[in-house]
Amino acid sequence: MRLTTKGRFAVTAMIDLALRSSNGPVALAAISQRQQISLSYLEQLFGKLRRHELVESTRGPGGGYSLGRGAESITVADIIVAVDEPIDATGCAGKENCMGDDTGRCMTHDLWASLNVKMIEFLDSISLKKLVDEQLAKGISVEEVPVRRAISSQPVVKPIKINAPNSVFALGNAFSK
Amino acid sequence: MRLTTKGRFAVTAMIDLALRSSNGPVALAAISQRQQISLSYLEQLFGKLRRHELVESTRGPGGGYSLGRGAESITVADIIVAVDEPIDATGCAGKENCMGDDTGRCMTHDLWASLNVKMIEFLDSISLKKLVDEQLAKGISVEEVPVRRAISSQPVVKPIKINAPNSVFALGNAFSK
DNA sequence: GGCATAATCGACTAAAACGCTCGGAATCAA
DNA sequence: TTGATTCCGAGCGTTTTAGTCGATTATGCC
Repeated sequence: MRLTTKGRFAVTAMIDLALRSSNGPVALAAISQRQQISLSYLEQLFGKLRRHELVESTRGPGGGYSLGRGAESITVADIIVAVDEPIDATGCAGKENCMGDDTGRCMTHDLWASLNVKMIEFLDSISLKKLVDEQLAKGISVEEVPVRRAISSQPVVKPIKINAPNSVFALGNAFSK
Repeated sequence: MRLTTKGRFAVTAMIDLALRSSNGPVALAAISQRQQISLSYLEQLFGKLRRHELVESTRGPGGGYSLGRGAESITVADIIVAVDEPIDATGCAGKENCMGDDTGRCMTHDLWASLNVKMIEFLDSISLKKLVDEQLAKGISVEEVPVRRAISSQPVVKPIKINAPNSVFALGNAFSK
């Protein structure tokens, strides 16, 4: 998988999208503002998400993105794989005799494989719907501005990019001690 | 967490170490040959693992590394955190009003948080012992060369580095379709 | 003591990935 | 037509990866 901030951005954006995709497409510019992700970067991510059919696009005014299928059938693994373009991780690509070693062939593959499968299954067991429901349960107000067109008078606050040195584990010491 | 190949290398090396730490320290050079990881890179990784007290070192001939504590009390999360030096991932560092937005404060933090916690708990629930036991159950022969000193006559086969474009998800399409 | 073994440390580096920016094009509602 | 919006590719500065290299220190063994 390679769980980096790229995947984090994608998952976060997808949750945001799912939270308010009930009435029509959601523009990337809106997600960009809410989640503080650069619009151009979002475009790239959603390009991949679209090619993997996780989202559908509607061009033109009032357009945006909507979910490609039900939120219950989109998993976190789907999203991360879509943006990370994963490829072979074994180095031996399934071949049996990838080492001239004598102690055991292709342990590099085998040792990691079982944990890898565990993580895949785990992330594949978490649907977008589950994450969305948790947010709704937290009492997040989705703030349904009626579909009216924007007045376009707000001077588009320049996003103050903080560029946090991100990591997936936010709360490192919450479990290490 | 940032689940990258760095973490994969560390976990793989730790499994390798745990598999044969029953009789004395294990030299990095041995792990390097078996797992096809460059010795110098292993040195860096084990430096961090040692500072996090996940391993102990023994210098001099016959030396090497041994587990810092029982394999049952070392988790995958421990290892990954050790080598990845995780820091704050939220961008708002726990502050409440990290956005001047009106639609909802710090959603960037909140949306990701629940999934983040899930992953932490998951990876913290997998102990090194569990992974080692799975390998042993697979019938891996650990090939116990008696602790005899090496004859030092083998010309140290230069490791043919393949440098696979790694990813944590090895089997991408195993679940995406 | 001298030697070989190993960890330890620091500086450096090429290549890749990350997280953008920018410019332009295509599409479509109003 | 105008403006909103997706789409696309080129480029770019920074960080991370994964590694090399050299030197040092500690230690078991002959």
